[in-house]
Amino acid sequence: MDRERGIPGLRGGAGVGGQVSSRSEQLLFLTDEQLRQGIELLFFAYRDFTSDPDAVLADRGYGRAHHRAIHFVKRRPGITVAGLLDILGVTKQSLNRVLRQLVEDGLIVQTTGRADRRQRHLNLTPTGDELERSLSAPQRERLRRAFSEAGPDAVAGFRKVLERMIDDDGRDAVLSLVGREPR
Amino acid sequence: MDRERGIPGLRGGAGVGGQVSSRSEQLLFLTDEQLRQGIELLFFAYRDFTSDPDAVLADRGYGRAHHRAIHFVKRRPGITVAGLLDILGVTKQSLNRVLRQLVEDGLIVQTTGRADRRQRHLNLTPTGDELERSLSAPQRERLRRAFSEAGPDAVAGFRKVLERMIDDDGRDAVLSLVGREPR
DNA sequence: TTAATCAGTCAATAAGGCTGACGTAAACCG
DNA sequence: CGGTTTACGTCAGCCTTATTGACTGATTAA
Repeated sequence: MDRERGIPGLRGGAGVGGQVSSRSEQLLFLTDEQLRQGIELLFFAYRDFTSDPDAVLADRGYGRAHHRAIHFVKRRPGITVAGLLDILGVTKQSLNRVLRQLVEDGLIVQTTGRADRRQRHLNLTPTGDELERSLSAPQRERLRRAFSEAGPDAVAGFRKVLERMIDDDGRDAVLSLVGREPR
Repeated sequence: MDRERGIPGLRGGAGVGGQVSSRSEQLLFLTDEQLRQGIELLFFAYRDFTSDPDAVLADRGYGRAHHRAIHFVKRRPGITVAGLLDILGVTKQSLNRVLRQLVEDGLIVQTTGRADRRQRHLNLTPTGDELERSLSAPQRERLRRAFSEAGPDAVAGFRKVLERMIDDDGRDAVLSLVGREPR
């Protein structure tokens, strides 16, 4: 399952060239054209970024929904179904179908909550952990290369912009989850 | 609502000691935890980013597929169907369904190629251009705010990392399309 | 005891991908 | 010229992931 590479027949656009950081050029920096470039860069980078695990998933008959569930169960071991629902922002019917498969396939275990027995706490089995690793490995490798080629300052900027792109009213929660200090 | 921290004190980008970007610090910078934070930041930022136009689209009974088609027709006026197919990386059946709707609804016009009469050149009508603007406006506004809050250097880093995340064998084509100078 | 919450399920619907098979017009080429 | 390839369009069928709405069962909270 992969997307075609390359865009044949497209000649270069009017390049804008180097990086700008002088005071007077700050305004110029935010032209519609600059913003549009950002939009497209995001589109293509994210597309390639998500194509990595898709191949792994396809082999096992899973989709991105499974990936997301596995990722956040790995990230927050013992998370409840409602908690996962909250993070993923999908309906419980959608999540449930995915979860059921993963439980049946022995990748996730559900344990009844001790304090609140209505809850089901989710955890990865060793097999689930293994799949998680094989899903995230290519993404981590892609990021590792991009980060190391771009350099630490670029990475700091990358994160800073991404953080500011998140909805105001969800940012702190996300940053806590991610493990960054909310401002 | 709060748990493990990331690696503390890593806010400024280059680690504890100022602007150094020595080899040893670069390695420290790229722990699995750091990479995982990057993965999640991307996930959440992109999710919010794409949620903007979704509301606009839903009103008109369109989906993201329509958005992508409109975006790239706007970007490359007169693009052929095959060219669009290449950029989007979908099958022609998928694209065609979307394109047919947009043509029927008067947002896109197809004109037979003059040099090659097999080709159909795609262009936005004024109505189509209007929709494109209302789709991209919230995204541009989100980016504009994020960029201006993060500052020019952060933006430069943001773009640098995104560029390096794109597949090697598609990067130059993408950067040409986007309007950046391929390195 | 009653109400609210958490989890799970059934059913129907939709968007948007996919493959495969065809058809037509036009261009390319030996 | 005639055969092959290209560009576009379309029919039919399938799959995954998402939606809404209605409902059950267990458990907790008021």
